[in-house]
Amino acid sequence: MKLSSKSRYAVMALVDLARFDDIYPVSLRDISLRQGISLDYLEQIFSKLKKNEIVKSIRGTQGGYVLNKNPNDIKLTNIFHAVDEKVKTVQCKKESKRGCNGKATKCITHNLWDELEIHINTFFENKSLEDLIRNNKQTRV
Amino acid sequence: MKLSSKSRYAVMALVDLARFDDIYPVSLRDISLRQGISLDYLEQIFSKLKKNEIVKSIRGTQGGYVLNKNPNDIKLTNIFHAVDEKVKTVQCKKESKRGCNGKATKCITHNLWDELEIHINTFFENKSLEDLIRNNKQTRV
DNA sequence: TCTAAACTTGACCAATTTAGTCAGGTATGT
DNA sequence: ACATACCTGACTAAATTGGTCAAGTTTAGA
Repeated sequence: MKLSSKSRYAVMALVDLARFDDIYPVSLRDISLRQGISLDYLEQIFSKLKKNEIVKSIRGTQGGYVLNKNPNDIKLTNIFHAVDEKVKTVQCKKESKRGCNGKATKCITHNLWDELEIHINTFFENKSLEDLIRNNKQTRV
Repeated sequence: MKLSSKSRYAVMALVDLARFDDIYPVSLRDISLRQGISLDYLEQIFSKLKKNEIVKSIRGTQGGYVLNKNPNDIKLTNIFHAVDEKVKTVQCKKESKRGCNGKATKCITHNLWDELEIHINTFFENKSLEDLIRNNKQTRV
């Protein structure tokens, strides 16, 4: 199981952005340079973040992006949801009528995978952008 | 982030096997039928489980596979390790000399991803096959 | 008003990974 | 001997990933 780079980049970019958020809009170009992420790719990512109302855009010269919420209200869940990162441990959920594998009952380990999903999602739900900025400021010398 | 079907199948198969383990060797054919997993695929998976000494094989007629350890000593970690499932949240670990992204320092969210990996791996380390069998017996009516 | 900075959108693509299949074996209990 | 079951490696179609590329639109500032 691995995290997509899209999700990783989204979080990195938002942490970067959040550090300057109070001062002025941050351009993707700057984030691209500072974080070493392709500009074109960042554009795709921020388009999604905007649709999900995590950031606002300001067009034109001196424009850029700004957070649309308090960093404390932006959880990892929200970010991941925005860029379509999903925690998938089972294939068998959607076929609700039948059980898993086309059998009549739930597959033998179904509960386990549910538990695992909850375990991971809990982590995402409890972690906010605020936490990450604080952490980052702490580790800067 | 999703779990590979290989890992899921490995766990399903081992739980299935564990239920009959005391009585007689379980053939992959039976597991295949009961769990709806392709026989050829199961063979690949069990080859790895055997190399990692999680199961033993008994060849010939009436042969099959048997657990090689106490179910309590087989953790999810062991199973996943055997089938090459890895929890990867960062690309940046291997390049140890430089930091991430070819920068001099760790990427801004490095600690976060480490935390996440640990969070997930902890779950895997604490869950044994024994737990799953017990659970499964409980849910059988 | 002109221009450059910055956002916006959508098509496209190469490489990798996944989730297997297929085709041959070899060992052994009856 | 023969059927059952393990064993091994090559192969592959489809999906996903991790982007690039091209062609815009908007707006601040000179």
